[in-house]
Amino acid sequence: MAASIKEVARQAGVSLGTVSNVLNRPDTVSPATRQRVLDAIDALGYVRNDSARQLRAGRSRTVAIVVLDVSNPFFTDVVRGAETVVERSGGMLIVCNSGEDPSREHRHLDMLEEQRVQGLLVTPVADGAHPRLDRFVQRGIPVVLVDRVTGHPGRCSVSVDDVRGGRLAAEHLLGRGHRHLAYIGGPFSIRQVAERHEGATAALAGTGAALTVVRTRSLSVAEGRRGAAELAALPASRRPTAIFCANDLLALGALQEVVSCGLRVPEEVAIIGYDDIEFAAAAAVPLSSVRQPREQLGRAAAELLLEESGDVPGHEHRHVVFQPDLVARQSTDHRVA
Amino acid sequence: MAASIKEVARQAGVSLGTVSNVLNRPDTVSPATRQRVLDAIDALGYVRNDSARQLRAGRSRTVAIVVLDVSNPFFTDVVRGAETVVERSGGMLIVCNSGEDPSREHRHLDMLEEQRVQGLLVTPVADGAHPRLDRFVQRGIPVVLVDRVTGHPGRCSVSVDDVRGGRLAAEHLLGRGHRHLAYIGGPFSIRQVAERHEGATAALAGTGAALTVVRTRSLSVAEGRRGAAELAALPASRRPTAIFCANDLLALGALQEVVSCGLRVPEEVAIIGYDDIEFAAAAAVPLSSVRQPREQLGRAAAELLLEESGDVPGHEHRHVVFQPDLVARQSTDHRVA
DNA sequence: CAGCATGCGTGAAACGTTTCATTGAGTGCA
DNA sequence: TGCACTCAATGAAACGTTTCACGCATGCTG
Repeated sequence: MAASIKEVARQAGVSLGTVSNVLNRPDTVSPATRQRVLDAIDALGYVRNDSARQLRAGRSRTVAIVVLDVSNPFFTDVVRGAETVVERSGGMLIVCNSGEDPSREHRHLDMLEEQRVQGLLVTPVADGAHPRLDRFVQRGIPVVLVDRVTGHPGRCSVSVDDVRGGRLAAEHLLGRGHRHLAYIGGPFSIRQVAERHEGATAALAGTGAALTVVRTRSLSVAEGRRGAAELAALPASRRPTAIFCANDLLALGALQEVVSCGLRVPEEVAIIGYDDIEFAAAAAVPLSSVRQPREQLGRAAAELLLEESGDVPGHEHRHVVFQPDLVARQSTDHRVA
Repeated sequence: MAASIKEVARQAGVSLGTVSNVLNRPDTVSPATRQRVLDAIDALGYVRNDSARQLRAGRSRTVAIVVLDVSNPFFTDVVRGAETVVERSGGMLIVCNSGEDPSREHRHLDMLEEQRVQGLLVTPVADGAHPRLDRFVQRGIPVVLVDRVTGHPGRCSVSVDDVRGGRLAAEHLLGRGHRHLAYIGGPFSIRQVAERHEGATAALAGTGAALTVVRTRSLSVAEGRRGAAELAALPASRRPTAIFCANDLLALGALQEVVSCGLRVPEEVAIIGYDDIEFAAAAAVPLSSVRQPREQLGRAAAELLLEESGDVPGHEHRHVVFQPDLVARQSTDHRVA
């Protein structure tokens, strides 16, 4: 059914090696023979068998990316960025979804190792995966961490500076004259939640402004609503005038709750989120946010990977840290006295 | 660097075939030898080479899905559904993104054909891809169309009945007492846009109710805003009291515009979208919508594929059509007199 | 015209599996 | 004791490429 190089050779009346030459080094074959071979390929509908190719070559042209959640816009953008780079280099990107489940991550890594992928972009579910990743590196398969920085010397990483992002958000609010801020976020075991909070705290240091922290159980719209309800229930004198949410989902929930409590945004309460998801701009009151260069993150990760996997001799493992941007919209567009 | 079966055999002092038996038919090997082999595998850090395996077997255990847009929630959910099924069967799902670009789609198909994937789930960019897909089928690689129905007899397909969805939405509005509806959507060259409209028209037939159609250039929030602005500008007597949008992005835009024009939702204008994206429920006014069983779509597609690729003798190509559900929320929660 | 480079094409080896016919050793039975 | 069997393990062949050392003409140089 599937024609092989051998049948092409027979059909064209040449040797097997010649067909291979036509495929891989066409200029070493005389035009006449080349044409004969190409015709045979066409006639038989021959398609290269990549397994055989890889087996012979010892490595493949596919790069894998293992993400925590395929349906999270953060990762889909990272994937898109990585994709562009990998495809430009003639390779292919395999997307795997760990769904934050360590055992699924483990299974994926097993399969990818069996496939002898050219390289691996990964956001590990937990630090427990690192010994596993070391095996890839020992095998000569480069690994680039995405959105994770670790002291691991053996790999490159790309990430965004979340402390900086938290500071940006808080400074933006301070600049609008706010003296009492709130931070809605949680659980603090999530690095991003903790670091964004840390950045905000740093921005406040020495300004005399206050920060009320409302902890949430997750980063969802519903929890944002709940958190904001707590704040809205406070008497006006003790109520923060600005809310910084650990992500946009929380912020959208907070926005909805605040508005439905009859408070005006941004006049009575300013709100800023984080991530700049597509709907931030489309909210009832367009939402200010902190934008991460997501696609760029993916591109950078893939570039580091290709650089490392190409036999550039002096590859130094690098840790690329991107800086987030503040996107000011209507939800914080008000100066307090 | 990468240990092969041969070295494992040497280390364990057995033949090459025995190692293979330990891996594939452990019960045919005596416990003592088996243990010796497993120890050797551990000691050498041996990992199967999937290329060699596939080459020998003639086929792989990977299924590919080619989607129009990885960052579209519709497809991410479909992917998740397909993933569960494929992984449960011990396989792996490769996600490829055509980005609605026929040439990228073509390149992906080429690579997947070279990889001899076990099967293909695909939402073709254009009908032009069909001859290309036929080649897969001829090769014995089953193809299942996702969210596309065609008269093509050679493949299975899964899709959602968009005409039905359009009818559901319109009937819902009629049931609330509306007599003048609007449909915002476009371009009509997109099948879904046309079919949802068709369903709405069908629902209105014979009721005497009117339908104003506002065509948009795309299915974005901005276009939704623009479309709604057109309607809001009409004098109250000629203005529709309910808007059905071809998707939720349009609906969210419309909602925002309508509210900012000072009209109350749902009292003065009801709005319903389509797709039930995550943010529909989180909008300023929670948005009614039509939900498609997206994950189920992916699961069904993968199941059809596996069924066809397993050598079940009497496989009949099937076209599974799912029915959408109406999700009523606040944006349509008002009866007109 | 001898000698040699050049261009084109050949054929065999190797990549790492799986499979299968075969061998060899042990076991129970007549 | 000898025979038929079973159970383990073996070794070679095959999957489809790529690569590489090698022939064989042909034409050029001196």
